[in-house]
Amino acid sequence: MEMVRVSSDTGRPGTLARTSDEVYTRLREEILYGRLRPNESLVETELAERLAVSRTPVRESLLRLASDGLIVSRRRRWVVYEHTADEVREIYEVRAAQEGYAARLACRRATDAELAEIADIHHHAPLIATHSAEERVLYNSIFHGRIVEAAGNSRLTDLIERNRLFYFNNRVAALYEAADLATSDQQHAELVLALEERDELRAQEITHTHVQHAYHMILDKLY
Amino acid sequence: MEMVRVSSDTGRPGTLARTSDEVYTRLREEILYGRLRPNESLVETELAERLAVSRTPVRESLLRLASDGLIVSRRRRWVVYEHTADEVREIYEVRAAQEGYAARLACRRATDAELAEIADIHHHAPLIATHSAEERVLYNSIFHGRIVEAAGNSRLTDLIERNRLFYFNNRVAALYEAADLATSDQQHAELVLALEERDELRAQEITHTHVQHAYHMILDKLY
DNA sequence: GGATACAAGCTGGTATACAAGAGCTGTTGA
DNA sequence: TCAACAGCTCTTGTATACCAGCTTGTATCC
Repeated sequence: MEMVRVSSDTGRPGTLARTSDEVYTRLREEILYGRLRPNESLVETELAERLAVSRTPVRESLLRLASDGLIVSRRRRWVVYEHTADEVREIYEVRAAQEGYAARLACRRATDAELAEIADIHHHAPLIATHSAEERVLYNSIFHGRIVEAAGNSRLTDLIERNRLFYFNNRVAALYEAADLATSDQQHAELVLALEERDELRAQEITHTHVQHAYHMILDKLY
Repeated sequence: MEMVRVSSDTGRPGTLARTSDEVYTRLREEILYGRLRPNESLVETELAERLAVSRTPVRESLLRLASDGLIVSRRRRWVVYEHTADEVREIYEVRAAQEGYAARLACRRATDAELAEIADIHHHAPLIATHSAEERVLYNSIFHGRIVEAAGNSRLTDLIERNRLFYFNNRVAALYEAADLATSDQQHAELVLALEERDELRAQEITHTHVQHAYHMILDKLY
């Protein structure tokens, strides 16, 4: 694989296209999409050779991945981390906390236009079984993404985004059966209603329930 | 308290002592305690010389600090980041989300012994003006730390710890006047009660109010 | 005198060389 | 046959050399 360097990429003046960014992105995707399996070991020199770069950017990327919790250093080896069932619970509790609060803030701060758009997304793209899993993932992420955005807290947005980085999230969509989709869709409808009524606590609680529902689905079907 | 967990086996026998960890800890403390002021620039070669190590561990440390949000790379320079007032708001909203949810989980999972200890800490070390600021900071962090611990979610614990690492937090304690202390103490009392009654939503809401109160104190007196 | 172009030197980004520890393997001894 | 030890190898951790680009300062030209 040859890394292509772009001279002006991020738009910010003065930023350099860094090889280590590309390596990081690439390795992260390989983990997220299962190309690199849990417990598989990552050797700096091998990765460097495969990606046609030196160890330095590879090493930086591995450190970033470690700080994301995607890999871990065990006995002087880098290995792709496999989350235990208990850690999956922890992750979903964190999601419930963060996304629940984001819904609360969105109640407070969303403009009427933003609320209309969120309602629109919900009404025009319901979670039904006739949609493909990819479509549902896309729609669902847009729907929740808009709410998080409307919360007006970029730090919270970042934290929520980080939690989407775990590869088991990519396997959830395929597990939803018709009944699960109907439940989710119903919860979305209630959430839209709570947002429109600016009922902060209810929006927070609905989101909390929604996330816990997804968690139990994962727990039942993957663990 | 570790912000970026690179190695899962930190502390186990046979672990390598990395100079890069020491450099990271040292630089972080210099930022937290204000020896490195906001907007001060950090030059890799200078730091390497001052700390008597090579650029490599310094560089690793800077990347970790950047991922913590303590420094930022601007125009090909590393500078200590200065939070805007709006970012302080964001941080406190995140705290409200996380610590509120931790209180909720603590209601569900704390053993009677843990609840008794939390109540004990509250009753034996009230937040009163006769205590020094250092004592109050210590007591307060133990009180809230026990609750977070009782929540039984190590991931949430880590995230909460991260938010304590911003240096303006170190300046808050000195700002509390007698009336503020009384309010905080009253909120602690209510929180203890809610925990003992296992009233999840109330514990969450009280904590939320408590964090928001601290935020408004900072906002009024520091910004 | 001002503006522009060119050059030098800082700076971070990358590559590579060197060091050291942990694990594996093969041999040797009981 | 098994266990223990020695040595080798593989890996990460650290140091240093090299490269490219931004900044800045100066000199020259209009």
